[in-house]
Amino acid sequence: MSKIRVLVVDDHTLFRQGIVGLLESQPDIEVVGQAGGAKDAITAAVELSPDVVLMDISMPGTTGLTATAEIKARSPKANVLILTIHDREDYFYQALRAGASGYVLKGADIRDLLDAVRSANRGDVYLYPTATKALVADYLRRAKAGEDRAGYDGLTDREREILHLIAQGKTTPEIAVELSLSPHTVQSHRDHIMTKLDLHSKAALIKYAIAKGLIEL
Amino acid sequence: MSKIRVLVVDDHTLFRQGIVGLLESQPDIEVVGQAGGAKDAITAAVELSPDVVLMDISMPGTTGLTATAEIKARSPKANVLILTIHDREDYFYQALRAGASGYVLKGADIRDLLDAVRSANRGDVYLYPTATKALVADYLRRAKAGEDRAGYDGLTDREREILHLIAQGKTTPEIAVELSLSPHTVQSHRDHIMTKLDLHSKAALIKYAIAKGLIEL
DNA sequence: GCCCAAATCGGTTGTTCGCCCCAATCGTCT
DNA sequence: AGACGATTGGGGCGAACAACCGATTTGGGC
Repeated sequence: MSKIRVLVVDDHTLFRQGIVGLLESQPDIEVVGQAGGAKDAITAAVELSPDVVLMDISMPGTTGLTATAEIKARSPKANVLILTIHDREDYFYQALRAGASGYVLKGADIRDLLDAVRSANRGDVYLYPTATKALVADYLRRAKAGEDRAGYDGLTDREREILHLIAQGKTTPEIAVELSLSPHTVQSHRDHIMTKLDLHSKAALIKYAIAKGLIEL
Repeated sequence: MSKIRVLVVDDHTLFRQGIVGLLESQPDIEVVGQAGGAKDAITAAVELSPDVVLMDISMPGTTGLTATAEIKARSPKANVLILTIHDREDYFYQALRAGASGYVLKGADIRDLLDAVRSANRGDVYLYPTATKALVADYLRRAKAGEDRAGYDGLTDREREILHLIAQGKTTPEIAVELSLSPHTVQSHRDHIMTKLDLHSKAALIKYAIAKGLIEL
């Protein structure tokens, strides 16, 4: 069983060396490189192809987030673990989007850090509790937003059909051709729809349709 | 420091008693009740007001998920931890939506279960690795869909401003009044917008604006 | 100084919208 | 049998839209 090859990136030399010492004391972990800046980190990651990159987020010049994105682009099999003092949601989300495999606070216990390194090596994602809560809350917020589907406020089948076509951007005569109807009939349906929904413009109809999930972007 | 009051719900008596034994052996955890069915679980949760409910997801009759939702509705301060053999994404998402504070597999280590119970008691969310990965993947999928923001395909500031107002459903003369411009000017901007975006109707403009996140529902 | 893009203002033409009016047919429910 | 809603069809009118034409002014870059 080969050791987990780790690259440690942090501009604070003392802190970095402390981390390296802690990691080296583990039988299953091997520190294969260190970097004190974002540029060094990228070249080191490409050359050494480590299993896990421990990345500080706040570094002078190029930030750890862009370095993370760069590393994931050039060396996708490297799992980047963000190690930071910032317990901030926006940083955390940025880290996820940059392709990070985890987010650990510097205030965390060493056991958590080791767990995170091993998780990252397995391809799993390690998140600290606040981040997990934020992510779940975000999911629930989005799930709730998507729940207000259905319930077309008393529209008939034909009216929903017409509304669907209107919302696609089709004009009244176009719809008339498509449904083999007189334009007057389509017009009539449209009038009914707008009366029922208390909407008074095509714009409002389209927004309504999108809000109800009738059409996609 | 008072102990963490736990209610254990599982229809498999032997397994349930095993879990109870393991929990009772912890100095900071106290099992205050057990239930072998969803109905019993709900009444027990209301009566005992435990800190944490360990809930099996697959039970005959009313499922653990509906029981979870019911408990969260009637006794919101109880943190429900789903304990199941099913490593299935859909169950996991359903559990989140039902208000669960965590999701632990029965195949997990006892240390993980204890961590989860303590996390739930703190109000944190505990997820097993697969679930975390799924949640992150879901977030990234949604984030990517929403990323096509900005990059308004070469629109000028003024044009974006006009587009924003159009997408709100305002008519050309209304916009002219609002910006103290001639209707002809607004018309001209609108023409430019439609030419640049290769869109040919108000409907298309609104859908474009929504897709780009310019306006909300 | 010249060029170009942006922003402003103006007009014309045909189409579509939004809102009224109306009526005939059909099915369901009472 | 009568009432009601859904669907279909029709006319008219003023406003807005969509597409084209033109123009001037302003500001920045080469």
